[in-house]
Amino acid sequence: MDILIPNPNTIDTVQAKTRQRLLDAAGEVFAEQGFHKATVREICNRAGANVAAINYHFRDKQGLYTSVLQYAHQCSADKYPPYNGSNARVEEQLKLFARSFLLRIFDEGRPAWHGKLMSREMIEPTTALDALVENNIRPIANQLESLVGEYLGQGASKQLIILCARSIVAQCVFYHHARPVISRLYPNQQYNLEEVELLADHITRFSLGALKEFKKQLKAVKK
Amino acid sequence: MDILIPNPNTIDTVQAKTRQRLLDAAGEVFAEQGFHKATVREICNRAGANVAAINYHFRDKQGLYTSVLQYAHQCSADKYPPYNGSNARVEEQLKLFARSFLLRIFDEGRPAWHGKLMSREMIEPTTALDALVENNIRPIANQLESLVGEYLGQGASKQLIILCARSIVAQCVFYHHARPVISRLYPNQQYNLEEVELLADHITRFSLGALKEFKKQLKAVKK
DNA sequence: AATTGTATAAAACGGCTGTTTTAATGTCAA
DNA sequence: TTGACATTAAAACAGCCGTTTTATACAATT
Repeated sequence: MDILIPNPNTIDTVQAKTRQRLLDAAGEVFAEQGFHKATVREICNRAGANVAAINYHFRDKQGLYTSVLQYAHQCSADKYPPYNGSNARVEEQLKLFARSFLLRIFDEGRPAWHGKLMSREMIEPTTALDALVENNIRPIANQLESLVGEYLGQGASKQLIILCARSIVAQCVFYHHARPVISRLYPNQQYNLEEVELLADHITRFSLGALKEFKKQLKAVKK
Repeated sequence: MDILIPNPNTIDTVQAKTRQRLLDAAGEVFAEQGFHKATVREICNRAGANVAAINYHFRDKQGLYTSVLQYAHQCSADKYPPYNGSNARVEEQLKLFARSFLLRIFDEGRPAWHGKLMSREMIEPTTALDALVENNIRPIANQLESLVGEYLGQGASKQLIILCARSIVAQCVFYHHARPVISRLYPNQQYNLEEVELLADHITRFSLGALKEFKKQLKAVKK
């Protein structure tokens, strides 16, 4: 057996990054295999860590998964902030919202875990989903709802606002969750940046058209 | 035991009974738990069969899953034949389309397996998906697109029609694929027949409002 | 220099999994 | 009845799983 004498310059970094390497490796494996099929041994193997590392750093496999889910969401949110146009007009903000959503979905890099992990949560929700919804998704939902509410004006009921917000989000996530079907129905469908721009534009126009009509009806009722 | 049907091949009948119970039980469990979390012991338990029954009738767990997928597809196709409201107005047909879609999604019975199993195919597509898209999904997509095209009129490009059709379908399937998140965001959300009616009504109004706006813009361009 | 706390390593532990083996049961044909 | 065959049942198997235990090495503190 070799007893490697570690370089004192790298000891701190190696130790400090074991947790991080586990998160990265687990993100890969969980996204590829799903929670139950993924094994702690494979995760530790890819991370170059001992089998006990997961239990030491994350209590258990479930704890690791929860952390990975939040980590992936954080990566995604960091790379694609919801939007930064709080001063812009509602129409502009809606388009920023859609584009940000689509960019997240079409990303091929590390945040791609986020999409796959979320899809798996939709099919087999774990306890990790509860925290994710409260900490990450609800703020975004509230943001969109207040945006829709602002556009529709005072006459709009809370229920109508919620339904419209859902209709908007639905168009965005559709391209993620139905991608295998879309690819088969329309083989020419591209997934590049230009396409994101085109889709964001359509979703915005479609949704604003719908909202405009609702607003008109609300005005008619008011009179 | 009564044998009402004078089938001379009683061996096959008895075999088919256990086989059938296994398919039903496995459909439940696979849909609830997913392939890996589901255990053959629980399936056999629900089916009132011995643990070895799966290996006897379906070779192994994977063979059972494949059979369940085909069986669930058959059930869904039987219960929800392709709708035909070709005589109604476009607005009415759109609402019929949305309601039909939502009813399938909110179905708690046997066809619910189909939806959940389909969701798994979205994450890890198998060869079964190709046939499913061509035989079942493409006809529905074409139907909706011709509906949208009819409403928008001659000026609408093929691309615009496709995008609008997707926006409509997206709103329907959203309630299927994002249900775990919706349930957590809005715990009061119901999933009964009245709710289906309400949602179908909203989706129709939202989409028609959007289409109306597109139509108006198309007219303006034409002038 | 001794102690404490943190991080990693190797090995083993129960437990559960899918599957197989072996035996028993029931059914039909000769 | 007898023999052959299909099906069910009980038990055991081998393997993998997540987790724990135990021991060691290192860093910082006293």
